[in-house]
Amino acid sequence: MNGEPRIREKVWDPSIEEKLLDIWSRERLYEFRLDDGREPFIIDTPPPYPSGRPWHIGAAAHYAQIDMIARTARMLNHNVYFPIGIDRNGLPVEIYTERTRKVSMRSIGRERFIEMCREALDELEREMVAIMRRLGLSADLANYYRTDSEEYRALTQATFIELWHKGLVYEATRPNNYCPDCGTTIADAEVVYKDLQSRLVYIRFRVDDGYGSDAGEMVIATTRPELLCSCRAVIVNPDDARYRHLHGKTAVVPLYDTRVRIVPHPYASMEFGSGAVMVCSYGDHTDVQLFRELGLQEVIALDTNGLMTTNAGKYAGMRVRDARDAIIEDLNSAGLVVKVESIMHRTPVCERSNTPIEIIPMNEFYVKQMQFIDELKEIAGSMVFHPEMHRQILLNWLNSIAIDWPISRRRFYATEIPIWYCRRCGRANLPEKGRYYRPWKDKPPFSRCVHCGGTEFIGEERTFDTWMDSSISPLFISKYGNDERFFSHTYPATLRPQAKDIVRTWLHYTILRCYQLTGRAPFKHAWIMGYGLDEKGERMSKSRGNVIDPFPVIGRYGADTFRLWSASEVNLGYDFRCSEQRIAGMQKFLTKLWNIARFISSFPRAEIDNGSLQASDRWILAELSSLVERCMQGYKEFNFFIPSNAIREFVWNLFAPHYIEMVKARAYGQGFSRDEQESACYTLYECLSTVLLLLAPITPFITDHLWRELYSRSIHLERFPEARWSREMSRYTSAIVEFNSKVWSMKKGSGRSLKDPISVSIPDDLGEFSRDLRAMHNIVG
RNA sequence: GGGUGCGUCGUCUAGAUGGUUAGGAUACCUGCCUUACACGCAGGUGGUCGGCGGUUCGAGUCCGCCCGCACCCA
Repeated sequence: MNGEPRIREKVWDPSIEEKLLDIWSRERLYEFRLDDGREPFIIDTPPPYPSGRPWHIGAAAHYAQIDMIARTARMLNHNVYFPIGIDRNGLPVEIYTERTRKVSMRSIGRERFIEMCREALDELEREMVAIMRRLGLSADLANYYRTDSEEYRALTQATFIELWHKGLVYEATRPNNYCPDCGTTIADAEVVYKDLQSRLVYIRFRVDDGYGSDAGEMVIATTRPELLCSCRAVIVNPDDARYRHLHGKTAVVPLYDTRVRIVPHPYASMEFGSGAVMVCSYGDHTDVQLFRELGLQEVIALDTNGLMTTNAGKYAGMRVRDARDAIIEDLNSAGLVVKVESIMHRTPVCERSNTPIEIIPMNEFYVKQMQFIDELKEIAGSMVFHPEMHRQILLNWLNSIAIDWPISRRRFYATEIPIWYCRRCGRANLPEKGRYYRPWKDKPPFSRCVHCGGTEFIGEERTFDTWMDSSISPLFISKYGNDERFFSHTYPATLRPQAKDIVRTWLHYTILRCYQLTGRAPFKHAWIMGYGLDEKGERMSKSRGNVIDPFPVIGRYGADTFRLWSASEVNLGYDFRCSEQRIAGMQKFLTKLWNIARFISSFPRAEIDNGSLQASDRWILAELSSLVERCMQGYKEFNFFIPSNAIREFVWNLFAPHYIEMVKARAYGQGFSRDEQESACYTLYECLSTVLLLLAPITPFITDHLWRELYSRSIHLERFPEARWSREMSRYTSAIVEFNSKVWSMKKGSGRSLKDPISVSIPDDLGEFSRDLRAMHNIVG
């Protein structure tokens, strides 16, 4: 009764994937309909940022996994909304454009620069969208959104206007992180720390007793000698016996002759340098705090171009590094340098441009966040984290937030701050929310100042921090403020998938903003993935030359291979290594599965009465039920590592070598009754179908292709299988595996072929399986 | 310097409540075409479970200290 297999080719051919992509878009398989009766599942997909090429292979793995989340939810019978966008605002593309087009933003002109950024983004975006499509993302790729569209920016502005009217925005001048390279203030969340080689200079300060009499000298160690002009105090540790006699005395700043107090303060570490520290405006955040605490008058040493101001005297106009060299030389020739040590110094740098940041007082807009920390902690505590351990990253950040969020930026390719200032009274006028405004070039949409009735206005030139845009993605996708009905069904989102490194930015800011606007958390689950490293476990970077381009890799091995690799190699939340060799190795499993399906497809499907199942059949079905159960544990946590490895284990180590070999003769009908044969065929199909369903979220191409061959419809319309077989027969598993292995070893040991006859006795407890085992091993006697 | 998390064969990892020779995959080596598959089959080499102490009859699993990696904060 067996015939030719319905599947002919001997290997899985990834070019079939391209055909399936067309079929899927023609059949609109993944369309989201608001009222479909089932429980909605909303994914707040991260809009990826096109900031260079190639796109990171770890990011491709990340999006493949996000798609597995969507497919899992569909197979759990949810109504899945899986939008996708591209993040196109802010510093990264500006820096990319300046570098690749060799232009400077401020000299080329705002309009022209914006145009160039847009072109760069369009180019980079094309590749990302192509990869996402090729990976088989079941998202709404035909209607992807862009965060720099008028619609999106209008929403960013509308939410700002809302916060303004709620009193959650204010303007203030205070010392801020300033990137001289980018020419803008940045938030703490955008600062990273790098160990950089730097010079610790030991400088001699004269000391007087406070009444003008000389009281000797002291040595102060600093990495920032160029800030000497802004030194306003010297601190020493209160317990430091070396300096106890100097408390309350006056130090004289060399070169500038400024007289400053010597203050005992615990911030001075006795071990670092000389134990005496100068307090300048501003070397670091500690200085900011000490100026406030000690009531010191700040001296601006640096301007917004990163150049020394006139307060620095003869060093005015010099760059920080040059001023540092010059001042060390001058101090040296005056005999004021005791020594210079080379140390590794943890230096704050701008995460986008890698430039050391300066702390400069600037006037900026702030969104209040300090007063919400407790509520944010509560939300962080009640949200479900996958994996649980990453909740701590957010809590650590919430515990370390020290200031409100500075949101204004002095950049061009970003959403404009929608404010016009009255020429007469100087006060801010905000437009109605709902439209997209560009105050730097547009006329104000009102004619009179609400404060004084003035009729002339100046547009605000600053833009928003990019995170002001991306932090409202859950509001944008749910049509907040635009479609009340849609919003009520799609907010809050079910799940936010994202990478570990943007917890303190994207995750934190989203929760903050959405909470301020809606009073609710923006999603129920936070799913956090680690980063992709190279095959040695190092971070990929162009300078190291270890970047892997995902596009050719996916082209060579196919999307399913890549996805299966991602699922079975990436443990949720942990960093993972990307090795092309290991990706290539995954293809073998797909071919294995393909050939199992090919073999099974040569038999007719049989409908049988459960009572007539043979022992071997009931045994593998018991194992199949365990498999379903294990897979579902993984799927319920959106951890694909668990099902992908469990399925591989079952298929390759149990089902193929043991079960298929045990029932081959029976399935062929050689020496068995028709009922016994049908029982085998039924079971083969049952196992294959179950495995295909379990694998469908991970490898949607091969499973759909096979399902269509077998059942003439898409597997992506199906639900997960249930563990419906008795687990009782599992008690034979180890005995079966051991016995088969023993027979194979015996044949191999005696130089016989596996098909040769052998005389061996079957253990008593495997008596139920003896006819299948005798046929399998050609056991005689 | 402080905090948090992590640390099992080259690589990815399984190992509730401490208990026989630490399990699997991949890579590697050897042999083999067995009526689905050589992208296959069978067999094998490989781990002092980061280190050192401690608790215990017994620790990868509990405790302490240390080391390394990552992140966060000084």
